[in-house]
Order: sequence, then C-alpha cells, then structure tokens
Amino acid sequence: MANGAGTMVADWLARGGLRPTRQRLALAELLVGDGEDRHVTAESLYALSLKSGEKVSLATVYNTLRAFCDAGLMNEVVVDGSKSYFDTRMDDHPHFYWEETAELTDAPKDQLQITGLPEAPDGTEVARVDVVIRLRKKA
Amino acid sequence: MANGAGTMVADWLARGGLRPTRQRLALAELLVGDGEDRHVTAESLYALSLKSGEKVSLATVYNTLRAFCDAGLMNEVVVDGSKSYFDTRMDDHPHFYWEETAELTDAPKDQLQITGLPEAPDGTEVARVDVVIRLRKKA
DNA sequence: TTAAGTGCAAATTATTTGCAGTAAG
DNA sequence: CTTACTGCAAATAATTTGCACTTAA
Repeated sequence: MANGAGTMVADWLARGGLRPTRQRLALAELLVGDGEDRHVTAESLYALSLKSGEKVSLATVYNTLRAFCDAGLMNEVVVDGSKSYFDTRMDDHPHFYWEETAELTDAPKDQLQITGLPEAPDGTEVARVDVVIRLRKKA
Repeated sequence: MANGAGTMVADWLARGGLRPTRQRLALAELLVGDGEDRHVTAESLYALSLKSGEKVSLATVYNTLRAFCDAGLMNEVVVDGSKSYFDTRMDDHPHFYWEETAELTDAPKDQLQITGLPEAPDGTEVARVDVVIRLRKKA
C-alpha cells in the first residue's frame, strides 16, 4: 500500500544524501516512481519532464543526473560516443543497444556468464565490466 | 623482407578503396605501419602526426579516421562519453579501459568466453558485442 | 579533366559553468 | 540564517561541415 505519493522518491533521494527539491522529486518520480528500471538521456528526461507538466530547466536535468550518479543512485552507461545514457538499475548487467533507434535497454542477465576474464594488471582492479550487445535490423 | 617503405600501407588503403594521398599514407603509417594494433583518438593521432613531422590538419585527421572506419579498415570503440577511440584491430575482442589515464588497450582474448548471451530480439541481429573492462587504481 | 581529398574557419551538438536569485535545513 | 540548488545565458569540448583549393586517376 502506497503511503503519501512521493515518499518513495523522497527516500530514494535521502539515500543519496540529496535535498528533496521540487525539481529532483519530479525527476526522481519519472525515473524510479514506478519501480521500473529506466534508461534515459538528459534530453529524453527533459522531454519527459515537459510532458509531465513539471518545469525543470535542461541545465538542471544535466546537473541532477550527474548528482544522482555521484550519489550512487544511478549509473552512466556509455554506448554512443555522442550522448550519455543513464540507467536506474544499479547492478552490473548487460545492455542491448538498438542501433536504428539509438535506444538502450536491459538485456536479460539470467544466463549471461563471462568466464576467463583477464586478470586486472598489477596495481589495478576491475571497476566494472561493461557488456553492450549492439543490435541492428536483420538484413 | 620489406619492399619499398609505404607499400604495405598503400595496400592497406587500397583494401578500403581509398586514394593514397600524402596525408592518408602518413596517418596509415602511424596506425598500421609496424603491424602492431593501435588505439588512438583524433587528438592523439594528430599529436603523433605532428611529432612525425608530417603536416595533417586536425579536421583531416577526423575525416580520415571516419573514412578508415567507413571503409572497414578500423573500428570505433566507445568507452568514454566525451571522446571517440579508434582501434586498428578488426576482430571482436575485449578492451581494458584505464580510468586514471583514459587509455584504451587490448585485453588478452584467449580465455575470455561469454556464454548464455541473450537472443537478439525478433527482427534484429547482433552486430557486435562490446566488452570493456574498466580498470581503476587499486585502493 | 574531374571527382575525391584537404584545410581552414565557422557551425553544431552535447554538456558544463558562472552567477544572481530561491529554497531547504 | 546559511548553504545547497536552480535557471538562465555564456563558455567549453569534441566533432562536423561549407567552400575554395589541390591532387590522384
């Protein structure tokens, strides 16, 4: 049973130590309000916010996504040299990148297994292993 | 035994159907002249060309890298949202990305194995699977 | 000779930042 | 109150492009 709408996203912000401003609550609601994992770019989230009726400037969308990542609430995923994608799902998992539409989605993680991963060279450790499955329209 | 210097890179260009101009020969020499695999950004290749004494404008470096990729002679690798990296090695292989220095290198491919790769959704096929092992300085 | 390639400088695109005003603790 | 946050507009960074000139075929 949902208690006051917004409580969930307020808690989410609190986990990152971020002040629950009107703009952040609105963006967080769009991102994690329904519990679904979501992949956005700054522009796409900005567009969503406009559609939702909440006024948030594009600069603030950029700054907020950066803040959410720094706070450990989201991850930046690199798949396209020209845009940054942001993923609300925090565990290490593979992605599908749809080349035709430039969309990013989760790939089912279940069976995926990477074995024989090379050792991290001395003095270093593996921060993360990114797996991006690039899809194109079948010929 | 090496025949005339430049023959190799001239052939390399020919494989891509590209005219062997002075600039392209110079850049190709820097990229594949010694048979080693190489990872560059436009800026780093531009710097290399300056050091080598060959004059190539930065715009031409960009255009040329793009042309080499379009011709199927190199691949673009995405690891950092802000820069594009270009790899002379053409087979599908994993990369190390050194977060401290923003350098890209090949990771040994030998043992790496990805199993249980999700099926490509209907109407699509897998163009490529990018594996990037992000390294950071060990704490 | 003619289409492709080159080099500037100007244009674009994605993103960041300075700073004055606004709001949360 | 006091420090963080916001929004605009200007700044930046990487890359592309328009166009006159050069060069390979």
